Amino acid sequence: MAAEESTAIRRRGRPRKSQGGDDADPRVAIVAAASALFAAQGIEAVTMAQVAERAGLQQSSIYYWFRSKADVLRAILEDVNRIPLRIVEEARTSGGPIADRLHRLIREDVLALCRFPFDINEIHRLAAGDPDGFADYWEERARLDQEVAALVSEGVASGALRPVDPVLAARSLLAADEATQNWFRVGGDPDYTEEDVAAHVAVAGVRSLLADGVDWTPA
Amino acid sequence: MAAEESTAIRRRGRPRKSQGGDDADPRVAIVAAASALFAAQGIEAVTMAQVAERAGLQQSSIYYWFRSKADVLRAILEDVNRIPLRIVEEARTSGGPIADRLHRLIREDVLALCRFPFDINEIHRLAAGDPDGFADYWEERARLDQEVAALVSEGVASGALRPVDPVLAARSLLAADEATQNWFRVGGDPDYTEEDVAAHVAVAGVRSLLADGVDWTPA
DNA sequence: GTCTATATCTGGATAGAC
DNA sequence: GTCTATCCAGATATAGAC
Repeated sequence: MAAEESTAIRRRGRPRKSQGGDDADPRVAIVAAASALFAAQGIEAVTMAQVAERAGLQQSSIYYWFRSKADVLRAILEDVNRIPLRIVEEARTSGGPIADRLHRLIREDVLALCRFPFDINEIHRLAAGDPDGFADYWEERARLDQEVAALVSEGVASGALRPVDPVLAARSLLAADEATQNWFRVGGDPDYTEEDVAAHVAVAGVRSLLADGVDWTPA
Repeated sequence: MAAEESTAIRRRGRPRKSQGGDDADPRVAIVAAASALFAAQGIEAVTMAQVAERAGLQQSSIYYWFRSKADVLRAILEDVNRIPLRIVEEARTSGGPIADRLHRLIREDVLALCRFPFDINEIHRLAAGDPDGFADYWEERARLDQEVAALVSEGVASGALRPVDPVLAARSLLAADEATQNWFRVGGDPDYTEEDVAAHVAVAGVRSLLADGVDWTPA
């Protein structure tokens, strides 16, 4: 994107007025600043001026690195969007009883989402309003659904899980994970740690699908 | 709020340019218009001009009936916010096995939320940004949590439910309901009806909490 | 490369005529 | 009561100096 300095010490351009962010790659600083602010206030509520201030730049300087606010958001989503997918794929390909794999999947997904610096629901709304600009996002999300559904399907076929609709069950599980993230972020209830919540949701998720008469307790 | 016309036929004020909304109480028309638009586009994305147009008024005329956009939102929340609470209270006071009552509660809550004309998550964000203005909202929401927790608590005490933390379990259940609403609204997946979804979530919710060895199927 | 300055646009809210 | 006209604030994005 931006020009790269080979090895010279001298910086290009007018010196910064004040550096609040890391003096490193401004692109990185901008993304970091935007992440934190988006997380704290919601994406739409954050102005480019705020992002700039936190990144140690003037407002307009951001436009040297990114062409728009949506462009900044896309850069962030690129980094973090693949985490749940990676978790699911791990659960899909690993061995062992379905219930254990499902349990691990939900637990890790909730934990990952809780650490995720955004309100996923807000992202969904923004992405829904600009389907073309977020085509990658939607594609990955669809794959996430499919992977989980496949896992549930496997469990139903093996008799470990009761005969639910795999697609419906998968979406419900993922929705529950996202919902957990949301109220955990908003409420910030200090009585429960992320681990408490993740553990509860994971056990509840598995047991909600377990076949009758199957005995299971978390490994 | 606004002056009431006793029985006279004559209307006050300058005639409307064009009436798109019901000719009834403009307050009602405004609320209805705002509800529909908020639901379709998200609250923050809707402008007062849009609301006015749909209500058959000019943009500024809204300010005769409401003092601000947030005021319109509050008027809407007043009407709909009590529905889940009513459902929960019914489940609390009615008789029968806990599992059945819980099942009915979740099912009806999901159905109510799916018909709810808003993204609850967006409301939470807005309300979080203006805690004073939405004090009533938060209070009712807290009561909702407490009621469900009390129901779970009763089930745990009676041995029908496994020994979960009632508060954590209650929040998880409600979060799942809200999450369901969200993806149902956004995704609009035509493969499943509201009833399909509500039925699945309700059964899953109950089974996720059922004590070991307890046999239960939906009534 | 980053700055200052500013164009442009949008949306909430007000003033006063009718 | 509703209108027209307008103010005002805040935000994105651009132009051009340094």
